[in-house]
Amino acid sequence: MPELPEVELAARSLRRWAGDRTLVAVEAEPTRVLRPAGPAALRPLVGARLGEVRRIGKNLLLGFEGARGPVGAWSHLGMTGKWLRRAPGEPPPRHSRLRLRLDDGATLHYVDQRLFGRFRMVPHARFDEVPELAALGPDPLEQGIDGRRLADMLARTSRPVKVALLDQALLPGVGNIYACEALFRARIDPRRPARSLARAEVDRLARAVLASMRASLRQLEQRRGDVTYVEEGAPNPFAVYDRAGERCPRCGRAKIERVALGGRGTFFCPRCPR
DNA sequence: ACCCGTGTTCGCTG
DNA sequence: TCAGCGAACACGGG
Repeated sequence: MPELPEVELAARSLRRWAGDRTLVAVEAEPTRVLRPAGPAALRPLVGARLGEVRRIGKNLLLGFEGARGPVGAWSHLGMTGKWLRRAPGEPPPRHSRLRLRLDDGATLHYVDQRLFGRFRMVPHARFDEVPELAALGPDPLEQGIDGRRLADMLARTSRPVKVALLDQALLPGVGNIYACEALFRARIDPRRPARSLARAEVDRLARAVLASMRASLRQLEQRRGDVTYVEEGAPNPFAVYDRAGERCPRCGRAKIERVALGGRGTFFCPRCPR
């Protein structure tokens, strides 16, 4: 479910549901989501009030005010993670791995079928001391994209540009879907070595990344959902992702192809980039 | 039965 | 030494 636009929606939902609210209880299953600690590590959250919710790429940074000062929590949704709100008395969703009980009676569930997500305490809410977070590039939506920096980083690798784009040190929040969508928009063949891109192409790609993410955000807002197309059988909203064999929506002449790059399904029009 | 999957990390290799 | 690659993680759907 989650790349940057979906995680941004999750951040907004958490603010709306829990901003300024106090946690009256915290429960968690002993899953790998909590690694390397366990459920006991969540104790400092009990009685804490949620302040700021930040997002960097696909990472949610929750800032709490606890009895003994600031406490932070880092939430990453992995492949199938999501936050859901349940009113008092409602049954818990399937695969609920972590529950935050709020002082208004509602419960926030962290739901994660495949358990690739994470929820980790960050002492004193010092997020910049978490190595995985410090390694991220600047968030493209919040900070914009520095074309020169992106060009420099792409020039340093011979991997396919599609694979290079998934490196969260470049444009954090770009995942398999938006890498495909942005390259299609920019008319760049995803198989090309990253270092072969001309500067003008890098700039086109930067604009395309922002455009495809903003387009999805608008759609997600309108459905006022925390839901993407895979769940609930919603129609595929993307131009090329998961559309192998369909006619290209731009040129109308070639069919969308699927190849594996970096072990991931990659969808593109073989004709448009030329 | 087999393959695939919106993410990340780890270990091996050349 | 290190970029690059594939496997692994865990579960469900086609």
